[in-house]
Amino acid sequence: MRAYAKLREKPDMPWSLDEISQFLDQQGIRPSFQRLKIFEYLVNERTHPTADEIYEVLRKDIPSISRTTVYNTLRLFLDKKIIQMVNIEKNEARYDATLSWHGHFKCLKCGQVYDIEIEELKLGGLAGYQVLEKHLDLKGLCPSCCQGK
Amino acid sequence: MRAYAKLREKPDMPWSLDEISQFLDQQGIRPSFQRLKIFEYLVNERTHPTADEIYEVLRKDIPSISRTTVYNTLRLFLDKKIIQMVNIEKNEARYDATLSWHGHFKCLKCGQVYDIEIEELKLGGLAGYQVLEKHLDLKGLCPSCCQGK
DNA sequence: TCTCATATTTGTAATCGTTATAATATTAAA
DNA sequence: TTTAATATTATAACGATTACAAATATGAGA
Repeated sequence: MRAYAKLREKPDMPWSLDEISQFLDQQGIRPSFQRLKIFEYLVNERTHPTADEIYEVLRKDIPSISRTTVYNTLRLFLDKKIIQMVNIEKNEARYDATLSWHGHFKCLKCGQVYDIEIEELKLGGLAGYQVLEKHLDLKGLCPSCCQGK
Repeated sequence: MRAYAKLREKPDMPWSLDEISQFLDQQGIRPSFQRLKIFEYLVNERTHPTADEIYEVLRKDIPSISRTTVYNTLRLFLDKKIIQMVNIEKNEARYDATLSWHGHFKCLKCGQVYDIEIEELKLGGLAGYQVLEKHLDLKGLCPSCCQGK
């Protein structure tokens, strides 16, 4: 996984459309308007949205956009390995433009998905296995939802 | 999570139907034949089967069994917290009668799901969160499928 | 044992997220 | 400009799961 965000001058600033366009080009993805906007949403919001959430948000800007385009584009981004899929919840694929190794926490009350920092992970008995993907998914109550529980 | 297996005299021996019957009773689950056989399959095979795999296997013994019964029973077992759901693969819920903390590895070639020992896990920034569930899911190639790759 | 209430099982239809398909529109190349 | 390749769109199809309602089995009390 490439932590491409770190190559940027100001990693925490929102990506401009120009920057996204260049980036997609570099990755061999033709930067159509729909693709730009979908990547923009993922990389600048970082809320781990579902395909349908992306569709509903982008519909305001691009009334003609179709669900299929969103799904197609997300699959393209996955194939090109510039985003990852988050399967913390059954029957609800989410998408994440952060590729560096981190975990996810889903609040069972408010439904929000948070990034979790993994300081150390030691696994046993993996000799002979070739690990290509790692996912750490937590569920529970987030700080705001714990309040006065 | 109760590691009930460890309470047994010989933890590695297969569970008898009598023993399963007693166990379900203790958990407030009436031990019908279908429930006995579904739990028997989960606890003695430990292959992390899907609902459909359980259905297809049990159909040989119980030709009248329906998919709905398998789904209902698995949901009951989940509610009573005597099994856990494994969502390592999208659109493919698997079920596991081992409740002690461990990870899962799915081989992308043969499809088998293995248990992985977690020696240490240290997370950061979880202050204020109440963690109720943890899942560690890996994908890659298992030793047999790596051979002479 | 019989009866009744309750729990369980079953088959079918419905649901929901996602994918397949095919027509249309857009872009790039000749 | 013409043509070919690519991208987008709407619709239909798919597959895993759930909802529903009827049928069956079970257990407690008379």
